[in-house]
Amino acid sequence: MNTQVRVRFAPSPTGGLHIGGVRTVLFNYLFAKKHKGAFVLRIEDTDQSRFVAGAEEYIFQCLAWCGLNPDESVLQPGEHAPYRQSERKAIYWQYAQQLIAQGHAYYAFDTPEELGKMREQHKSEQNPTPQYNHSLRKHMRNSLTMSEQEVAAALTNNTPFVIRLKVPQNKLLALQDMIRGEVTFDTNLVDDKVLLKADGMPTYHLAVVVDDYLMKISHAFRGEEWLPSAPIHLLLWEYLGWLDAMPQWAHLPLILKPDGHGKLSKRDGDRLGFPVFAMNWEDPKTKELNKGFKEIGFLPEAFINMLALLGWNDGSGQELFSLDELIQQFDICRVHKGGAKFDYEKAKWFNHQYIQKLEPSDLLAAVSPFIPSAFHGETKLMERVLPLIKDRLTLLSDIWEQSHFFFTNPEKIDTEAIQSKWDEAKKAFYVSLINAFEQMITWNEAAIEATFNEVVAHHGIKKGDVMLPFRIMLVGGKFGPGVFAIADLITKENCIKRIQNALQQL
RNA sequence: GCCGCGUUGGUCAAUCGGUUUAAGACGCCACCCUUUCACGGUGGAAUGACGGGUUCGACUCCCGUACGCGGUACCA
Repeated sequence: MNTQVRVRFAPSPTGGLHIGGVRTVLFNYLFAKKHKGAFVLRIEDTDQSRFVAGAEEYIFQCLAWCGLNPDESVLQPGEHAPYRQSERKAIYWQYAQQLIAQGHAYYAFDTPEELGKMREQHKSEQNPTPQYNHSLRKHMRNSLTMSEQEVAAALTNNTPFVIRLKVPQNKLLALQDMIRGEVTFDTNLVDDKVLLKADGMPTYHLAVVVDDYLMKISHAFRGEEWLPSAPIHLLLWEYLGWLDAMPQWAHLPLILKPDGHGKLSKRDGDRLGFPVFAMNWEDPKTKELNKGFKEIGFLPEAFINMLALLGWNDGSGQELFSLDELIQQFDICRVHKGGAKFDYEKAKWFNHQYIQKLEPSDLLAAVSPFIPSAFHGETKLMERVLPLIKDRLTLLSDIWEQSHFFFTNPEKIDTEAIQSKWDEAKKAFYVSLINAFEQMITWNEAAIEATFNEVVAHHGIKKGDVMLPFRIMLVGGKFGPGVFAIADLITKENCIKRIQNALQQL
């Protein structure tokens, strides 16, 4: 029995890190931390044909951004190194041999073409995808149907082969799932899965069992899509003689697309306009760029909080949790069975909440990557601007849209909105306003409004009629915080300049 | 096709057989606040797939049906 809690996340480095993956990491991480255990990151790179340059480094970067760093990994090897499966090739071979010796696995020499032919031949309406199973294996080229000599000869001739699991007949297998309870499978319905591929690499099935055992994994969490292959793993744990050490399983529900059904894919993100990867991912081959939550303006804490609540809650109604609170409250048994549709609106709400909670200095730091570099020197001004526009930020990247007019004169002003009610009286008002502003010694919000009021009174004009044009002159349109606060921050000179500018255009 | 897993409002969801006329949040709508737009506040519409059981009592347990999803690769 494993006494120490050890969990693992085992991504295959083939592309961007999907939010479903991040949530699996998160649940692993929370469980490990809650039980003072270890969180292991194992790289599942057994399919060389799918190798993607940079994908492994990218995964580490994503985890670091999320604040979910592993305790053991290729970067921080523990006593169970190596942590890359491609480097553990010899280990799998050894266990595959053991299985063969025990009669629980066999060599199969069928070529891909022969396999295709078999499937074609046995295909029917009742059985559209024939499986290499207990009955069909009798008709294939494998060490069960060949003589010992034939097998030996094939092996010495370097005939390509795979090693398959010999799945027993008429057995009922039961899996105790921490989320779903007991799940049972009939072995007659499971096929003789390939354990070791022709290139000598293990498939997921062999690798996951061997590594979970060797790395002393106590609890194994993975996506629901793995549930159908659980009987293979159960069989392997039994045949390898490790049943006592088998981890406790939990199959996590899927994250579904917001519209329709089915699991969320990066296509949905493109289609509906939101990211599905934690960080930007550019495919080195296709050069296709997929947006990440980080780059689109999410705070990692908000991102994590949002994911934690997708399929889990503590029953109290609380929605905002710090990482420490999540560790404290997390309970894998309270994870839902059913999949959850991803809701980008709710995700943004979380981000808005977290932005509001940020300390001014942290907000400034968080927002700076989204400010044009030409304005990076203006931190003093930005410090004064931030409190004014903070509550209008949903994404960190909203910053410039909400604040550019504090730093630079509006390029275009919405003259149309003014034009319809424009007349000589108003024009005269603004000319006086400029004069009055020029006389001002102390320039601050209250003083500006007082002066504004005086000129309004003098002209016998309605304040409401000149407020909106004033705003548009200063910021370019019908948006932004209080006009007098804006006038204050942009300085007297700029304020006057902008009014003059607008007057010329009207 | 077969196997597995699911199914409370548009979405996330509470309820673990009875203090529920089924919480709360997002979104939506209305109003208030705001001489802009947001934020905020108040209120509102909106939910147990269907059919059978079991039980004094079912959203909650069981069975069936429907629907959805996942799997069915020398991919993970």
